[in-house]
Amino acid sequence: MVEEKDAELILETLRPLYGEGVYPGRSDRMERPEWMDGPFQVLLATVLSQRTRDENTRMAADRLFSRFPGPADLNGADVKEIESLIRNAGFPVQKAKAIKDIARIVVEEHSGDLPSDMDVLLSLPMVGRKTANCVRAYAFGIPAICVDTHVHRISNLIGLVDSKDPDGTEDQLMKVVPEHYWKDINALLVRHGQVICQPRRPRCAECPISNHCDHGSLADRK
DNA sequence: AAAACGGGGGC
DNA sequence: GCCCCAGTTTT
Repeated sequence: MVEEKDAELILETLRPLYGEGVYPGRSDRMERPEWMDGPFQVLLATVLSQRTRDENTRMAADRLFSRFPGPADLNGADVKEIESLIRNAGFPVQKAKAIKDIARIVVEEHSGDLPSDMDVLLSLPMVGRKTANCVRAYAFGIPAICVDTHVHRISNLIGLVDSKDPDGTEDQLMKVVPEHYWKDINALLVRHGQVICQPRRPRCAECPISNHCDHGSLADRK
């Protein structure tokens, strides 16, 4: 197991490459949209981002919030119209239904304001640990680590953690990574996973942290 | 543990 | 055409 200093060194090596503020639906190469102004909108954009490339997430969220800006608007919306607005995102049927249900719950049970409680977030449709932690970290400023497939794979590859499941990876990361980095680690490792440490073909020759890594030998590990 | 959901992009 | 993708839910 690595020491805290190693985790800090790795993250500071990646930061200048990928920058900060790379969140679901909000690539650092794009302007921050006006609609991205609250926890509710961050939650829906994060749901839209599931198994969907960032550009498509952004387009879907842009259309959705232009037509239905808030929870009350979506609560009264036609599911089929929501579905057509987000059609270029993955799982549009499933997500359209979930979005309308989330809007109804927020309006009817939480006075139109999305709570930050983990239990409440996890009870919403299509909201698992990754999505809930994104909302807590990005929208509420609560220290949390979002573990998706990139974070899980790369954290194990470079020996930050040793876990077969994302929950274990999250627990171990919280122990080995200083809290100051929790909000950034997801964006940095996701970006690294997209650009350099790709699941199928890792560009180890171009990787600035290959000295911390088993190189390609564990590249297919899940 | 594995399948299903699903349109879009890369090759 | 085929494979993969900023996961979650259901079998």
